[in-house]
Amino acid sequence: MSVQRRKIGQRYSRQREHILRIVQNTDSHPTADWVYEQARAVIPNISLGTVYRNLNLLVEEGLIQRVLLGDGIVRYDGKLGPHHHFICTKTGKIYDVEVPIGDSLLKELAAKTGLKATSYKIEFYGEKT
Amino acid sequence: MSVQRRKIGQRYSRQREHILRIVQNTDSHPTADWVYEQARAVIPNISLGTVYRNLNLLVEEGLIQRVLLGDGIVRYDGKLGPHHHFICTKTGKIYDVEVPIGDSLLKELAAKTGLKATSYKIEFYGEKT
DNA sequence: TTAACTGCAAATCCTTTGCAAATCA
DNA sequence: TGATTTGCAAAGGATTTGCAGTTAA
Repeated sequence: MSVQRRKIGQRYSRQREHILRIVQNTDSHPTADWVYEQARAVIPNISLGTVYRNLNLLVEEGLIQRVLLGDGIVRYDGKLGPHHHFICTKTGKIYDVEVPIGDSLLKELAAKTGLKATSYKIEFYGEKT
Repeated sequence: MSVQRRKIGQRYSRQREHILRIVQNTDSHPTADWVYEQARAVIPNISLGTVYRNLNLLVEEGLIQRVLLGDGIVRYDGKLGPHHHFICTKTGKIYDVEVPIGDSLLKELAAKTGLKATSYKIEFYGEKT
């Protein structure tokens, strides 16, 4: 991660740096294992444990997001900030929906159920054309 | 499961019957392990493997639903048909949102992104009052 | 120098599976 | 009877953890 964002007591390791870059430079919503394979291309003897440790660390710091969709597979996303996902039912590919969906949804929920939500996540399913 | 819904070649075992009842008679969105503990109260020597096998079978038959929310824990839901979930940020409890949310959401998505979704799932987060 | 970090391997957690015995129809 | 289902225990896959050695600051 960039030096200025580092937490106190945290070091700047080559491994962590590459793992962050890998997640930031793809929009494929990779799994830990995919990140591991990519990292090995640069640091051949990096271990899977290190990849997991760093992915967790980067999530805790808020530099990447952990994404869990309907298939139960843990993925990581370099896109920060709240956003939704569109899953292509043909290819399985996941697309970020970064355009905000109006807050009318929260009003609709409150009106129909009385539940007062403050945030929400949506998974859209369809065929990407 | 009820006899008339049974698939050909499928039997009506005491274990499956109880597992279905347990999931249908709670709105707590139980995990496999919780179902196992409940089932043991009635059938003390039931095995966890049997619980998993039957939960999977009941999902395949469409008699219950598998639910995966943001925490990655696999849960089961006796409520059928498409519905959304509200997760209380204070208690962690999951509530079904069975009231349909309008399809304007799909139109909004298409208008803003060009993506044509045919369905969607929403997780609402907030404090249940 | 020394606390943070690594690679490795073992451990853990959740779920699935193989098999012989039991059971439902 | 005979195919399905079970309990048990072992296997699997994903992730975490303990530890001794390495490294960044």
